[in-house]
Parts: sequence; C-alpha cells; structure tokens
Amino acid sequence: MKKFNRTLVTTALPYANGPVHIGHLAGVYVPADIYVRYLRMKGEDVLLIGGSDEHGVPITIKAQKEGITPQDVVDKYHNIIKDSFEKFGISFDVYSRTSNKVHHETASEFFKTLHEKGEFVEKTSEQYYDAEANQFLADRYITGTCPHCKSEGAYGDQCESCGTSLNATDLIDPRSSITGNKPELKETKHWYLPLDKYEPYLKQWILEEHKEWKPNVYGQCKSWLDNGLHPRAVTRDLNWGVPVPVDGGEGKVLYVWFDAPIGYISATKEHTPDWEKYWKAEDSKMVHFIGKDNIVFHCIIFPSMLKAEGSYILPENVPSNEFLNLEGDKISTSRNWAVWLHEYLEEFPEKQDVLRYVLTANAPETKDNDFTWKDYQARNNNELVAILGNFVNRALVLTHKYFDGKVPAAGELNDFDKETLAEIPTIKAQVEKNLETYHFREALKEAMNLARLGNKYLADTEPWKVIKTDEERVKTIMNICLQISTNLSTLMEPFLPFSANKLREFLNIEPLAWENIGENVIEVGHQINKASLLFEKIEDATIQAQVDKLLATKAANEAANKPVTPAKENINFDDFMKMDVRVGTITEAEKIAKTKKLLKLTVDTGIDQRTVVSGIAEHYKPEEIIGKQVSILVNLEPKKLKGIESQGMILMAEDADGKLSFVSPDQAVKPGSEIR
RNA sequence: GGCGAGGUAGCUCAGUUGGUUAGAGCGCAUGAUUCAUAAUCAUGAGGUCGGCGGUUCAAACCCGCCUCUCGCUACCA
Repeated sequence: MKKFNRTLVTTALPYANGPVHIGHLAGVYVPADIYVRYLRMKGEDVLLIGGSDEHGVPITIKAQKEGITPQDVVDKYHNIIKDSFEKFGISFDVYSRTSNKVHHETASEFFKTLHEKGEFVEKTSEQYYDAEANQFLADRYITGTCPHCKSEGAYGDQCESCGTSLNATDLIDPRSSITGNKPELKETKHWYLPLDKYEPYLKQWILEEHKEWKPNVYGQCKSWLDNGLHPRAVTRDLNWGVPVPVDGGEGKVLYVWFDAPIGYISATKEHTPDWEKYWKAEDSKMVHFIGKDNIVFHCIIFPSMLKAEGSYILPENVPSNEFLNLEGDKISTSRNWAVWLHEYLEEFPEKQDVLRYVLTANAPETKDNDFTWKDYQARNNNELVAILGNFVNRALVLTHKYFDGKVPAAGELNDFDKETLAEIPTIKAQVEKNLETYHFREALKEAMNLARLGNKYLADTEPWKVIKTDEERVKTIMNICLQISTNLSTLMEPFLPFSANKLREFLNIEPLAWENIGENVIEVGHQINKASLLFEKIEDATIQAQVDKLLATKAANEAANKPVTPAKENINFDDFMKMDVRVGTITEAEKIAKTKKLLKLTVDTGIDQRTVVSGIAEHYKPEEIIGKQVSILVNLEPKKLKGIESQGMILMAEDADGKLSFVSPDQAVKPGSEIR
C-alpha cells in the first residue's frame, strides 16, 4: 500500500440556494468530519476543505423570483450553511465560497492554463436567445410543450410531466420564461473539454487501479466509461459566475460544474500559502466525500480537468453515500420535506451529538436509508442514554459513593479484569480498520461496544455487593471502570465530539491522543468531578411534535408552493359543445406489460364498451377501480399506445404533487349520462 | 429503452477468495439484578438470504431469466 504523508479531505460544496438538511449531514459532512478528527487525533497532517457553491442558473432564477440579486441569495444561504456546520462541529479548516475573489482568480487561471495548452475544443452551436432580455437562455429558462407527452410547461432540459430529458430545440412553441417572448435561435461559441481524450487513462486509473472504491462509485464510473465519453461544454451563456477569461468569452461564464470543484483548490489556497503540497505532492492523499449525485463529476470530469492541467494529483478515494430519505419520502428542498439543520439546532439545543450519532448509525452507506423520528428517539434512549450515558454515570456515581471521587488504585488483577482490559485494544483496532475503509456505521458500532463492555464488567463484578466485604477489590473494579470511561472519551471523540468533551469534564481530564487508547492514563488519586447526565431521554411528545410539524409544513407548502395554472384563453360555447364527455363505468382493468404508468381499461360508456389506455397505474391498482364511475371524453380521436388502440380519455384531476384522482359523479348515475 | 447499485430476522445492516448449525445492533419474550436516566446483564424465539432455473461434491456468494426499489443516462426519440 502506498505511503502518504498528508491528507486532503474535501466535502461536496452545498449549493447556496437553500439551507442544509440532515441528508447533507448524513451523506457527506458527518462522515468526513469523523474521518479527519480521527486522523488529527493520530497526529497526521490533514485538511478538511469545504465551501458553498454559489454559481449556476438555479440561483439566478431564485434571485429573480424574490426580486433580489444573486449575490443577496448566496450571501444569505452561505451564512446559514456555514453557521449550521460550525454548530454541528464539522471541523473545517476552511469553509469558503465560490463567489469570492481567490476563487474567481483560481478558476480563471485554471481555465486559461487549459486554454493555452490547447486542451479545449471550441464549438459553435445554435441556442435560444431572448432579444428583449438581451441574453441567451439556459435550458431552465425555456418552457414549452413537450414533444412526447404534449404537456405544457416542459423545461428546455426536461419535461417534468413525462420525465423525458429534452433538448431545448425539441420543444414545441418555446417561450422565454424571462419575458414570455418566443426566443430566436442564435449562434454561440463554447469551449468543450474533450473527455474522450482521457478515457483510456481513466479506464486504467479507475477500473484497474481503484477496484477498492465502493461498489456504487465503481459501478457508476464503469457504466460511464463503457458507454464512451464525449466532449463536454465547460462554458455557458450567463452573467452569473466566473467570466470566461479568454477572447470571445464576453457575456459567458464557466459552467458551474467546471468552476465548483476548482473551489476545493481555491479554498485550500485561502487557508494556507502551502496549499500546493496538498494538491501536487505525490505523497499527498486526496479524498472526496460526496453524495451519489456527484459521482460522475468527481470521478470522471474533475479528474479529467486535473489531468489536463497536468500538475495535480488525483483523488485516492471518493467515498460516496447514497441518499437519506425522511419518514419514507425523498428529502426535497422545494417541497420543504426535510429536517433543516438550523431549525434542529434551535429546537434541540445541545443535542448535536444525538443527531450525529443517529445519522452515522443509520448512514446510507450502501443503499438509500430512511430517517424517522421514532428511530431517532429509540437510538437516543436505548443506545446513547442506556448504554453509553448509563455506563459512564454508573462508574462516576460509584466512585463518588465509595471513594469520594478519587481514582482508587488497582490491586492485583484477576483473569476477568485482564480479559476485560485486553478487549480495549481489540476494539480500537476494529474502529481503526473500519474508519480507514470508510465504514463509519460499523466503526461507531464497534466504539459503542466499549460501553457495552463496561456495563457487562459492572454486572459481572457487582461492586455494590462486594463493597460490603472487600473494599480493596472494589478499588480495582472502579479503577478499571474509570479506565474504560477515559478510553471512551477518546474513542468517541471523532463521532461525538461534544459528548466526548463533556465526559472529559466529568473526569476532569485533558484531551488525549488516539494512541493513548488502551493505555492506563488515569492517575491514582486524581479527583473527578461530580457527574451530570451525558445524554437525556427524549419523550414521546417531543418526537410527536416533530412529526406533526413535518406534516403541517408539508401540507402548507404544497398549498402555497404550487401556483394554480392560469386560466387558458376563452373559447366559445360551440367549442365547448364539441367535447362529448360522458359518465362511464370501468368494467375491466389490467396493467400493460413493460410500462410504468399505463393501464388498459374497458369502459362501459352507455354507448358501447370501449378500450381506453390510461396513464394512472402509479396511482390506482387495476383491481380497486373496477366498477368505478368516471368521466370519459368519448369523441377524442383514437390513438395507438403500446400497440393498443385507446378510444377516448379518462378525465383526471391532478393534485399539486402530481397525484391523480378520478372525476366521478357523487352518486351513481347511468353510464352514458352526458357531462355538461 | 440502455446502464449501475440494492433486495439477507419485525426494523437497520454485516456476511471476507463459494465450504459445517447464515451473523450483529435495536425491538420482542423469559430469567437475573438494583450502583445507574425502570437504565443493566444473561438466555431465547424469529430467516425457503426477492422469485425461478443452471454450474458445482458444495451457492446468500458464480451464471441465466424474471421481479421490486433507488439512481444515472446521449446534440436517442
């Protein structure tokens, strides 16, 4: 194995268009923090780098919506995010931002270097341009009718209604969302990084030399590499970002994904004039902590950029977590389905470690996981309170009770004492092994075993009984319990820094080095402090309040967030009368094979029995809708879908969250009844 | 559509190069215990390892097909 002399740890840059939530913490920042705290305790040279990603189109859209400048948006969220991380004890050496001067200079230099080396390909293409707003339109700024499902309001890059990804030029009747005008096509030049050029190198580097990467990361890279890489545009027509620093770059900025990872470099520069040794020395190890949505950027694109530049090292590992869900649903900023860190800090003061613990114990390391408040409560009450907090409390209380809080001297150790103490180095080794291979969940579990060991030791030695007959023996027992407690304060430091600190206060000791674990470091006669509680039980009412809050916020936001679609143009009565809508009864329903959404329905329209293909399979099961009365447009011209002729259309009401429901008469009526 | 990851005890997850009775934590049951925030300790129940088929003396693990979940996906439509 390669020997490294220093480690550079980067954490994905959170996008500064909203606060951060538990998903961010669980996926990236807590594991990264555990890792660097561990390395620091071992006395290694390590930097933890982070910062806010402040460029890109969504920020300009948010600014426009709120009537403020993009800088206002990022200032606001950068401060909230930075503050949340600090309060959760994420021990950044530097937490920077991509809108600052150092970064603009660094990114600009980087681009120029590649440009001068001839690493870019320049290409001209046609893009939509809004003449009135005098700017090119990013895909997200163009809406129109989806060429596939014909629904309106599709974006230039994707139709949210049918999920298809699109090219802006495919949209029917495209509109600029800035002015509402019809945009025109205009030629524009962009710089592309020819990823295909680095493909052979990347294949060797990842597929051959980094088989130890996590399966999700390795698999994703392999998928990309096997499919072949293509040149990728690294500039955009936009005015918010790092300006393209070469001729012809006026009015253009670096693509946010080109600019953001360079943010790691700028942040390091900002932190230390010695930044180059972390980025360029062969004996430096770089590790990127990211979420699974970032894999391709950190494993393919950024390495290609670094390779193109030529003087940088590439990451040694890219531990990427999957996603954390919340109470069974995907975490979503726009739907406000999240536990926000700044809110948690207010509502659960002094409980940072509880969340750190729960998120580590249930981290989405191998697959998406679910965070529930009930699990949060259970882990706090049954693990932190009952196992860790309780053991420490027992040890301290007994020491005060029998020996006035002075560490007693151990007498001769019996076999059980020796066996117990011998467990400590074993646990230490297990924790190390797991931390070094990025298995934080397992590492934490092993660390908790030390507290379990303590509880078992007490149960087996029963000092509260022995004290009546053999005080000398109890001195030995308590000495060992205090040794375990001391070791716990060190072992838990990477995971639960606040509690480890509190425990040291109880024990009245200074921070220790990782290598002290397993050594007898607590002095005989040392006075310990009066114990208070390391963790407190969390009551049902507290948890219920959080669940209620979540549900209420969700409901409120759904109502407020989704504006009702504006009314369409007026039509005359004759137009309306052209539509023949009837009440029909569903008599048969079956799922159409190999489709996600489609059901084949047979409907009794009163006029006839007819077949209708309807995209409702995600909302209704075939067996539960038979006999249902629905509204059906009977004179829509037939259309073949998946080889089945659909003769009409079932009318559905679509809720803000996309949920469909039938439009049905509120009492049974005869099939064929007209709806007017 | 193509591709990737995942589907192991009620819940959350381990299972090394295929090798005996498939493990852990939480939850549950029973017992012990009272120093401790009714916390702790011991014991136990609970699994056709997503489904079907194949390779093998031997499959949770290798191969094929199917299925469910999550994700990625092209100047493809």
